Amino acid sequence: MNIGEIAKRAGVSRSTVSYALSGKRTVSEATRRRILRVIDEAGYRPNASARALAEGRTRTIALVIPPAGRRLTPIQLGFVASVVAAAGLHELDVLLSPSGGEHDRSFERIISGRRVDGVILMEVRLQDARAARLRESGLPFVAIGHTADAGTGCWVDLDYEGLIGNCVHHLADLGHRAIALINRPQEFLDSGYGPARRALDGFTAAAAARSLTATAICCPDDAMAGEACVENLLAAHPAITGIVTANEAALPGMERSLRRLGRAVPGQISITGVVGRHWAEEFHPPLTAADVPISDMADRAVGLLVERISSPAGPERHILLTPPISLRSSTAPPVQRAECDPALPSQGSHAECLTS
Amino acid sequence: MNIGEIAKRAGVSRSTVSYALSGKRTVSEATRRRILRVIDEAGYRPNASARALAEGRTRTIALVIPPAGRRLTPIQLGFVASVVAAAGLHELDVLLSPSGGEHDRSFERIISGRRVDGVILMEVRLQDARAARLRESGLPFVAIGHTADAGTGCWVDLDYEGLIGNCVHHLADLGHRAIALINRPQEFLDSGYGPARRALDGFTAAAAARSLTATAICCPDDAMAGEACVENLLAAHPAITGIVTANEAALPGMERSLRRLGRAVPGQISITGVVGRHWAEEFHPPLTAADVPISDMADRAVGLLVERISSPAGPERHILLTPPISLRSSTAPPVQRAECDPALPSQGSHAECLTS
DNA sequence: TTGTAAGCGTTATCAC
DNA sequence: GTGATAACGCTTACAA
Repeated sequence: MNIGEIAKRAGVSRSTVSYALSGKRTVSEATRRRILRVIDEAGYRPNASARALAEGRTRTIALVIPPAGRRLTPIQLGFVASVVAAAGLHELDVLLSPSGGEHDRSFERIISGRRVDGVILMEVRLQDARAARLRESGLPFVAIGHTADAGTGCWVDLDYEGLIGNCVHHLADLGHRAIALINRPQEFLDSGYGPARRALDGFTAAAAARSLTATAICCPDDAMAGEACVENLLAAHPAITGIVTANEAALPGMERSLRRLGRAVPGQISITGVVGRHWAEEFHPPLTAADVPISDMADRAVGLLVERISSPAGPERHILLTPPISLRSSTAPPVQRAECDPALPSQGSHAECLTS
Repeated sequence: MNIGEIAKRAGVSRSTVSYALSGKRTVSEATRRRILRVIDEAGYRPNASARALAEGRTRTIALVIPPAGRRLTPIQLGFVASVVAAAGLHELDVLLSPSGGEHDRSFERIISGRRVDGVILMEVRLQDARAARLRESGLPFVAIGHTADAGTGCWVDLDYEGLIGNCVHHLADLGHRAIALINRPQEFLDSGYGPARRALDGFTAAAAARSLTATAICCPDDAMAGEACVENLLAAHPAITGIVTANEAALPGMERSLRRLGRAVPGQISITGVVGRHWAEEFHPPLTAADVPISDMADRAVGLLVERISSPAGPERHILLTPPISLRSSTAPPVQRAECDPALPSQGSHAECLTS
């Protein structure tokens, strides 16, 4: 069933059918109705490929995600779902492209085959080959995260530097003097992953400004690693009373080790950081943290992209978000360590620690 | 840059360029080389829309996922990533369609606009409107999960009934007499979600076969709910020594409540079930469970779909997988409850429970 | 071994 | 207000 068949049945030309559907030319109410009835009866829908060829646009965008091998974090998953939802509001479909390395089949296929009108890039690195490739191709794109060259291109990002800095100040304000940062994995830092780098910078600068004793460590993106990290950290630096984390995937493990060590939160150890809201709420006790505004970021990214597609010559907009710290229950003023020695976790009940 | 321009520069006709690229007709080595060089210099790639229009196929498949509102579980996320990866191996791109309800814009747009060559349907219900719609459209599709009418359509699914049954038998073999099932949310059961239904059936049947005291409860898909469920369950049925779970998202909460209640795993409570491998490994202690073979299922689903696309008249294949239970450390023979009374969780150290 | 030309199903530009 | 008709860029008989 194609537009020609509809035209024949309705006794009009193909162009009239097309215009009756698009409204780009006035069609008499009578013929319009007739056409619509025929279309309805036949269950006709325009062929997307033909339309794309004729219009020169596909009504589709690509979402470039990290490759399947590297497990996606829940935050990333959230982005995928939110971007798809936001795109749907603009009648845009979403093509998924798992692309990490340089040699990428799917990415290249999508870009150079003109399969999409624009691209949303996730997990952008400070130096990003995909961003460079896209710039060269002239295809509109917006990044979630930004490259070292913040001035060019469209992007929406979180102000990790400021956010982590705020966390440090929050702990300092409560009276903590020795704090630690649990950052994303070491290889992220090494490979120039912006959030990891900026988290470290923000942590170091704020800690220096407040004259705090600061320890920054990297931690793989999973619970087991989080468990080990916290354990090692507290063994090596027993004076630490505050932790700020940029690693949400490590959170369940952190909770586990703290409990095993008999360190009450926030009684003996305060924890804060920047993580997805869901993780903050599932932490025990609920985590005082800067919540990553996932769907907000996705909406803005799609909005920026839609704007860019419709006017490619327009200004390149950047959106840097600094969500506030949501006060929940995981931070408090530090307490004297002597009250409950973590070196002896199994000595009788921990009641006095838990309630201190 | 289009095929005509390449033809002109190489001094041949457009068809020769096309054939040089597709190999569907022999082209002399000399002209072939010349064409390829020109293509390379110009950075030419065939336009996907034009090709789709001419060939009548889009080289794209759709992956229908639950809508954004309902948070995707990590297993579902795993499917998305794995399907995309598997599709890539077949040079297929993946269009994401978040579709749950009946009236779905994106789903309809993709199906009736012929945007894809085939569809993979996730989270199929026993009665599924999308499956019905697809059957009516004639578009090849394979479901992950199967409808009540198991005989028709292509699908790959887990044998939840058998799997949960195996878990029950495993506990019975160890000597457990009173067990419980932590199932997916109540509304899933009510709305005819196959895995929830079949899990319940398998549990009930196997428990009856072994003359066990069995309690089945539903639990929302999150940690906090898991915490409450286990707490209520053990309060209401103190005799329970074994739990089988079909709900991986509740696992972290279950772990938490068990620890708080002072019930050692597997010392006092054995836990098993069917969950994603990652969750089983992150549980504490590592969970003895039937691991959901996510990427295997995704590979098979894509394989089935590719086969169906190339020969739509072929047989409708079904794949029912029954992965084995991976023995880890969360099950053991039951122990006399009197040794460690859970009603008094804070009475001194729990050492004797933990090591029992 | 290669070229010509007829589609594929739309949209959009001209006429009337 | 409506109908021809030419793109859009590619694939693929059909000829040569």
